[in-house]
Amino acid sequence: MRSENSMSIVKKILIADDEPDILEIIQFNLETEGYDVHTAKNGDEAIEQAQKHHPDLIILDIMMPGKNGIDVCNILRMQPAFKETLIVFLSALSDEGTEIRGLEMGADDYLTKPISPKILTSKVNALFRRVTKEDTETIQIGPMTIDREKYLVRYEENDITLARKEFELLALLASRPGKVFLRNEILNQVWGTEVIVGDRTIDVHIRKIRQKLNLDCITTVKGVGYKFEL
Amino acid sequence: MRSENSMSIVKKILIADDEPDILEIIQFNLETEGYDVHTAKNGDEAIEQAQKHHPDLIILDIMMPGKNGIDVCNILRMQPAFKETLIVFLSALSDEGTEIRGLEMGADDYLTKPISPKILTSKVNALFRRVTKEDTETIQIGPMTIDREKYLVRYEENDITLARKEFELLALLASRPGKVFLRNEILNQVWGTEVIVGDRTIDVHIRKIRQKLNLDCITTVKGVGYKFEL
DNA sequence: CATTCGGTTAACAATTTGATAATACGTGCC
DNA sequence: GGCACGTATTATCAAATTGTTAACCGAATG
Repeated sequence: MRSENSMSIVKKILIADDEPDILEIIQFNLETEGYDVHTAKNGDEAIEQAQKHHPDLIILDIMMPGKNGIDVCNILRMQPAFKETLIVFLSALSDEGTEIRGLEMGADDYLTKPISPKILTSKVNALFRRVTKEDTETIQIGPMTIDREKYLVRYEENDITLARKEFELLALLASRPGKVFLRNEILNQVWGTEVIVGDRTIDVHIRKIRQKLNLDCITTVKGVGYKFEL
Repeated sequence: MRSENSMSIVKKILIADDEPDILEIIQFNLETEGYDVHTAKNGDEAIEQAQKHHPDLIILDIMMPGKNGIDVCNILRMQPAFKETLIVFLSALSDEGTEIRGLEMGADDYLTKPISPKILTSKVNALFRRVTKEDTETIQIGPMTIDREKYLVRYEENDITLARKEFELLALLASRPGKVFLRNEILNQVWGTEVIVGDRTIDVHIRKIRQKLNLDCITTVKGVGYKFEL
């Protein structure tokens, strides 16, 4: 089984466009760059695919039959799962009003056709570069160091060995101290969207972490989730 | 070390361009949007200003006398303090090679002249929206902070822990201070349309909130509903 | 192979939360 | 005052949620 969680390096991209040529050429270029690319031929399909694969970036053609790109963006942005997803619009018309509306609606970029595949690729890389940096950093919180590279947690000169899931869970929580992570968020981030595990699984891992750290740094927020706090 | 980002609410922007007209119009538009804007007429000045003000975003014209935008970007990116600074290139020529190189060098966007000030503003907003991940989830009313992400209510340095329903109820009322929420509205928003609960249930939760906050901030409007007021 | 380790699940205990009912309070009205 | 109406308060119970432990399975390890 390949590791399917979001700690994995391969970013997922969804492209929605009704022109097969464009779809194909963009897909080819992004796959060449090492991305995991899915496609959709219209708005409804885009939403469907998004729900299914939970892409890290969605490229939306504005003009599509049925639901257009704007609609899709609105629909997805309403769902918590897609609040943070990168969204880039493609458009044949370089209408200033539309572009501004697109950006203010929560898109991260707006590209006008004809599109250079290479430039698109560069922009995609740039977006991911900006967003991804957190995952590679080692996290420092007070006397605790979490080294993602070495899979090592250190607390006041003491090295603590955590198993992979334990580590990823802790790293996730610690990536935003104070933030309450919903159980769903945790499942998506640590276990991935494909795998389905029981409810108690998270608890058990939390317990193991608490046990190993011997430290009260993970707080339960009943009915909501868990948060990290030193 | 995380620079002024978290300290100051007003984002600082540095614009470097050798055309005074462009400088002025961009500056005007961004200042209107509420940014703290500084300008530079050439590359050297840009570096100087950057060192001085530590902007959150730098807009660099590619072609400038002396050090050009690319040079400035390279020089700044070498310094740890500017590793994470947002950088956007402006260019009169839409040369694919240059654009790709600019992006791969670590720029976050590349805009081709002529530039619509409004679009530039939208893009700047979009970049900050992506990078700044706070404020959207928190409600600030005087000395009270309601942090939806952290599920935390703070009143004058005191953290108050509310249960889920209590929190959601308070967050709802506080989302529009002064507005009277009908009991029906509250039921729909907090309990959803599916569940049916008795009328007294709301009262009980209101009471618990009042009790925990130990503060008279929820006013009863008899026969109508409740409202939040500090 | 046997063993260990990580991950998951099941079963049960412990805890917290939420809803209700019963009662007290308060205001305006006759 | 006595009554009606709506809200506040309190205690109580049921339901939902999480904690804990032990056991299971499979992959990695020796």
